[in-house]
Amino acid sequence: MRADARRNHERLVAAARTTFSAQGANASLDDIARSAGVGNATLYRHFPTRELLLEAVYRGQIEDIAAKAAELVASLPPMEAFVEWLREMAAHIITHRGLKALLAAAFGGERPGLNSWCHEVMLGAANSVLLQVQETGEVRSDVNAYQMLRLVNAIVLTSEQAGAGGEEADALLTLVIDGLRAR
Amino acid sequence: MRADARRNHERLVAAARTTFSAQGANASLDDIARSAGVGNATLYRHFPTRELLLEAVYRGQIEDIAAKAAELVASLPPMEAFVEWLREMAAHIITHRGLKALLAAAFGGERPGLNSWCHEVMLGAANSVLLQVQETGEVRSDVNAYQMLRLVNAIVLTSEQAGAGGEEADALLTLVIDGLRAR
DNA sequence: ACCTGAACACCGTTCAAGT
DNA sequence: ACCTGAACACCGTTCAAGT
Repeated sequence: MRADARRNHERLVAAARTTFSAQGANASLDDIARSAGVGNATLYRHFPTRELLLEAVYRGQIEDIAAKAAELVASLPPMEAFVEWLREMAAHIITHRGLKALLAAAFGGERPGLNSWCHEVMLGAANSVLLQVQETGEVRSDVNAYQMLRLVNAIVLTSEQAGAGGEEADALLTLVIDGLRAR
Repeated sequence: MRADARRNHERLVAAARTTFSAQGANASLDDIARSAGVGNATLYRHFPTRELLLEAVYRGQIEDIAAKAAELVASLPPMEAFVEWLREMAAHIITHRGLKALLAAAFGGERPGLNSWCHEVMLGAANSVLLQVQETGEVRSDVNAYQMLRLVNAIVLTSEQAGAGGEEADALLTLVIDGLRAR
């Protein structure tokens, strides 16, 4: 990759990060290109779809969420790690608009699983907290990680506001976690 | 209201119904105006927002869903009516794209409760099936109708496809209903 | 009053021209 | 190779002009 191409790539990701968090995930791509000091067609060359740009911007955050799962599993009893991961994941996603759009593409929407990288990482993390508590019998065994993620994501994705929506989302999450417990 | 205004109103709703079900809820408003044989500005005069047009088109369907609740309550034991209504409501919404968008505006998204008519009718229906089963102790008492609707809608709204998505939505709905049961 | 269609500002995408 | 900016087709919205 040529030096200027590499530089433009980085500039675009940086500009996109700023713009997405300021204006939301539907921000104008022309705006992003302009604030990166780059022609708009260059943006399309590097990121043919909006989703690929979102992934480049939020890749690190997804990795953080996955790392958090490993950390919690290592430091807490299984059921506490399970509950805590779901809560932190949900809260984290809710506070980052672009992240929400990325997960919507991966789990919520049109063709789930299209964004395979994101899909796979999140599924791995979810399994690492879920399988444990199913082993101990604390969580019902007829649920799989994909269903659990879709459920939590459904709640998160449909809560827009930081204020009332966020609190309401937490209440719904509690409800779902309770429903997942074995009886 | 003048005769031609009334006629245009009806034509717009009819054209919108056809176009929404063919192209989805994001169909071009210009297309709808054109296929109604009406100037595009006339559409805006009658329906200042897309949401108001959606409501005009799907008002009858919302009423059907509410009526279904009353019918089930009258003919089935409480818990069966409760479960059946949630299933039928979900299935009904999934099969109508425009209806999904309308409920997204009312419950899912930006400012829930903005569309007050739809919000109120659905809430009334939900309460009519919910309060009964909470009375009998079959469903946990720490849930309200709004939370229940948001939960079911969250699942429905994030399942796009009629195929795999629909089946997956059903599995998630079963999970949620199970979680709502008192223990 | 109500309607009309053109005009406007905006978007994502593509493409010929540059280096 | 890679970038550029103009051109294109499209959208929602508005507005002066008609009846």
